[in-house]
Amino acid sequence: MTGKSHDRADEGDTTTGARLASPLDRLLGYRLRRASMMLMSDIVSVLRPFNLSVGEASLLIVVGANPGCRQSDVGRALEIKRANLTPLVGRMKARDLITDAPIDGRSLSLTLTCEGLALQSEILARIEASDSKARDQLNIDQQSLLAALREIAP
Amino acid sequence: MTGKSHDRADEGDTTTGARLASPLDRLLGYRLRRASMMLMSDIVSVLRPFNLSVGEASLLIVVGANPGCRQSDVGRALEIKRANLTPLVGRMKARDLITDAPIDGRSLSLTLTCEGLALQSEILARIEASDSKARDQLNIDQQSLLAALREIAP
DNA sequence: GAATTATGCTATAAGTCATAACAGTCCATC
DNA sequence: GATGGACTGTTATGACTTATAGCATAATTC
Repeated sequence: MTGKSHDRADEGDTTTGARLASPLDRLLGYRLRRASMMLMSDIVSVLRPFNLSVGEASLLIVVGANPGCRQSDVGRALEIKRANLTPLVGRMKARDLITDAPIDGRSLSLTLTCEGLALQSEILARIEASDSKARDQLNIDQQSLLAALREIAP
Repeated sequence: MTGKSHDRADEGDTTTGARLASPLDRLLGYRLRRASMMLMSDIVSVLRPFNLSVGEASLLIVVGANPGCRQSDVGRALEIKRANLTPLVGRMKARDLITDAPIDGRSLSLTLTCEGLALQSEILARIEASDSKARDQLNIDQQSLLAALREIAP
């Protein structure tokens, strides 16, 4: 046999190969997607040591900013469907980061535990730091950029 | 039993519920992701009648702009891993939209068929139209916006 | 010519997201 | 105060995307 274990030189290096023409490069949607994926992968790295997914972190952050909020409202705010929110909340409860209490017979109110609040502050600070770093490297007015993006997706 | 079949009033309306505070709204990464998802869902709608996924359409567009290009270069250009590109190309070959030919013993060259070229022009035009529509509704200089996004993700 | 690298392929696993259906609860209206 | 409709949470499931590991072959480099 030739190589035995790792491929090791799989993708990852952008060194080799011809540069191809791509009509996609001129599209706002494509550039948004690439830029989004770039920042998002930074956030994934920030979150990995805490064993949190992006969805879980979003949940912690929104619940932390809205103690006692309804689970259904969190779902709407984050555009996460009820069916997918349930296991997300379940995992955070299992880690004692979130507690829930019934509001009425059907609605649940969510609140961070002490531990959850500490974690939320920690990751929010790191995420904001990572985000600022990306924003500061742009030579465009950050406020008008954010406003423009808000026009696309309110 | 009460309701029998459709939930019908599941998510989809943003009417009800309290508006929650979200620290995420100030993050560039989060706004980029939302804006990206918004435009991307338009593109998915454009592509649905043609029975094409976003990945498949990207493949057609890049191969159409680079007849005879190497499959490996396409993968790098679109940041699609080899292992995932294979079935993508396979489906396009099965629909007679793409043909391949060996360059050397390992590399493949990809080219659109007549039918593939016609389809590529069609969807590229529609995607560009949808993209322009989104861009024109922004009150920010489109060129500096694209340049800024390119700074984030070259 | 031997080791390394490149390319394509297969199989598989993980993660995200959407849909359907169900059960319990609230509410408005009659 | 009963009843039908709407809201909420839950479960189960399937589709789709992406990542990883390994294999086979061919090119490259020394």
